[in-house]
Amino acid sequence: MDYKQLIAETLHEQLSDQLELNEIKDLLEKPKHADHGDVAFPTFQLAKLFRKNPAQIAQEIGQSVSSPLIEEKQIVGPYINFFLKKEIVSNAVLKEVVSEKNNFGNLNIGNQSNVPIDMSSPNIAKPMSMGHLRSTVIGNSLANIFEKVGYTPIRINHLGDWGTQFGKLITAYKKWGSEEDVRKEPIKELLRLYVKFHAVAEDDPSLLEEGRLWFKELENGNPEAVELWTWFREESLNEFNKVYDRLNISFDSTNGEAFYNDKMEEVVELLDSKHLLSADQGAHIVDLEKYDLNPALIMKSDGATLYMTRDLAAAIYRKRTYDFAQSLYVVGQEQSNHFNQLKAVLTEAGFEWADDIHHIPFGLITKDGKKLSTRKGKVVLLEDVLSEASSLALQQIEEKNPDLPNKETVAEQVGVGAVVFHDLKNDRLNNFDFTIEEVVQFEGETGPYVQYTRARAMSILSKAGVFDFDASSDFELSDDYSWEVIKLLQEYAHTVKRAYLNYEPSIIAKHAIHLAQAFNRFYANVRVLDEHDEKEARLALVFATTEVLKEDLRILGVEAPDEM
RNA sequence: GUUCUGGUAGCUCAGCUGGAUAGAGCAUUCGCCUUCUAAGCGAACGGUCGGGGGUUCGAAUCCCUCCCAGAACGCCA
Repeated sequence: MDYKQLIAETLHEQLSDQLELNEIKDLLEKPKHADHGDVAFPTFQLAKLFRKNPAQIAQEIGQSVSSPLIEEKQIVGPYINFFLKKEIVSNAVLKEVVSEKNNFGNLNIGNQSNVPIDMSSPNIAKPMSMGHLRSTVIGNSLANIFEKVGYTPIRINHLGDWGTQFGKLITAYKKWGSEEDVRKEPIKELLRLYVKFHAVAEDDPSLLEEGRLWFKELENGNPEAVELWTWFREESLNEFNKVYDRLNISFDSTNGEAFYNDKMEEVVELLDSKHLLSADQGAHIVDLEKYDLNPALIMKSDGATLYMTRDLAAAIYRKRTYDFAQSLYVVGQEQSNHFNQLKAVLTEAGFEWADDIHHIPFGLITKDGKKLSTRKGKVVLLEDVLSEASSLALQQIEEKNPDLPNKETVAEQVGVGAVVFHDLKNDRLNNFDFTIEEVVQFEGETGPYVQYTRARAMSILSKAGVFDFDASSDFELSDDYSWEVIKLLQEYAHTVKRAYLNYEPSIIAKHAIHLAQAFNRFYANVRVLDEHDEKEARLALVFATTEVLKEDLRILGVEAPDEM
C-alpha cells in the first residue's frame, strides 16, 4: 500500500487546479521526527502560486482535507502534518507479510532479464585477502538484490588465471618447490614461492627474465608448463571453494582470464576493421581523447594483448551469451579509469549496449594505513579472519548461552556473519583500515545484533507455538512501539528498490539495523505472551519482524540462526 | 601536474529526490535482569556538517573556489 499516494490523492482534491497529482506526491515528505507525523506537506512551493504566506495556505488547505486513513492532522506553521490511522496501516502491512512471507518486498522491475555480475575474481596461486571479500560479498548481495526486483543474476568468478605471474611461479616452483609441499597447503606454499621469487629477484634480475621465458612457454603450450598451470589452478580453486562454502556463495561461471585467450584476436580484428586502432611507439592503441580519457592500450609493442583486450573480449562474450540487461563489474575504485576506457572503446566500436555496463566500485582496505601487497607478503588472509571471527563468536556463546545446542555451527554463522555484515553496512566507497577488533564485534550496529534480535523474536514465537497466521485475522496495533516497527516493515519494498537503484547493499544493512532497533524497543516495552486482546496482532508483528530480518540478512549473505 | 573518491560528535559512520530543533553505534559516566534470550533497553556527555563565496523562501545536501586525505593516470591486472 502506498500511503504517500493516498495522501497525495486527498490533497489533490483541494488542489486540482494548481498542481498535478505527481507534483503533490513529490512535495510530500517523510518527517525526521515522529512528532511531526507520518507524512508531511510543506506549502512553500504553493506560496508563489497563491501569493500568500505559506502558513496561511497550510491553514486553509489543512482545514478541509480529510480521509479515513488520516487519524489526525496538525498544522504547524507552513507544514501540514498527517498522522496515519495506525490500526488500519498495521493491519494491512501485517496481513501482507503474513501471507507473502519471504516474498514480501519483491518487485518485478527486471522481467527476469539477465544480469551478469563480475565478482570476487581472486588470482590463482594467491590467497584470498580482505580485498577479495569486498568484491565477493558486494557482488553476491547485489545478485540477491537484483533477483529480488525480478532480474536473473549470473554470478561470474572472473578468475585471475593467466599472466606473467605464472611464469614466475613456475620458475620458483622448479627452483625451490616440491609437489608434496604444494599438496599439503597449496595457497600458502605457492604464496611462499611467489614472495621468495620477488625477494630473490631483487638481487638477481635474471630471474625475471627466466619468469618471462616460462610464461612464453606456457602460452606456446609447452606440456610441462601447461601441466603445472592446470595443477596450480585446480589446487587454488579447491582452496577458494572452502572460503566460498563458508560464505555460502556459489558461482554460475568460473570462466577466468585464460578462457578468453582464443577470443582476443577477434577483438583486435574488429577494432582494426573499424579503423579505431592506431600505432603509437610500436603499440596499438584506441585514441579516446574525445571522451577525455587517456588512450586504451590494446596490443603491446611485442604483439601481446593486455587486460583491456581481454575485458573487451569478455564484455562481448557476455553480451552474446547472456544478452544482458545490465552487466556489472564489482571491482575496486582504483580501476575506474579502466572501466571508463572499456565503455568508451565499446561505444566507439558501435555497441550501444556499452551503456548497460556498470562498474560498481568499492573502497580500499588497508592495514596500518598501507595498501596490502601480495608480492611483499603483506596480506590479511580471509580464511584466517573468518576462523578468528568464528572462534571469538564461540567464546561469546560459552559466556552468554553455554547450553545452546550446535554451538560450533551457530558460532560459524555469527562470526562469519559479523565479518560479512561489517563489510556491507557502510557505503561501498568508504575505505577502511583493517583490525580484527573493529571487524568482529557483537554489540551495536553489527550482524550479530541483528541475528540476536531475530533469535529473541523467534524465542517468543516458539514459546507461543505459533509460526503461521491466518491473514484474515485482524492485526490492529496502535501503540508507538509497534508503530515504529510497522513503518519499517511498510517501507520495505521502497528500501529494496533504493538498494537496487544505487547498487548499494548498505541500504539493506541499514534497514536491518533500524528494524532490529525498533523491535528491541518494542521487546523491552511491550509484553507479547501475556493474555490480552492484542496478543495475536503482536505475535503477527513478531513473526513479520523475524521474516523481514531474515530476508534482509539473506540478501546480505548472512545466515540467521533461530537460537543463539 | 591532471582526473576520480572522500572530508559530519573523541572514534566508526547515517542523513532517500535541498526542507521544520543535524541522527546512530562505539568509547566514557550512570540506571534497568523474581515477567518473552542483558549479544538487550534507557539516560547523560559530545558537532563552527573541512574553510570561504554563491543560488534559494530554505543548503550537510546544488554551483564556484581554496585546503586536507586516499586512489588512478600507455606497454601489470
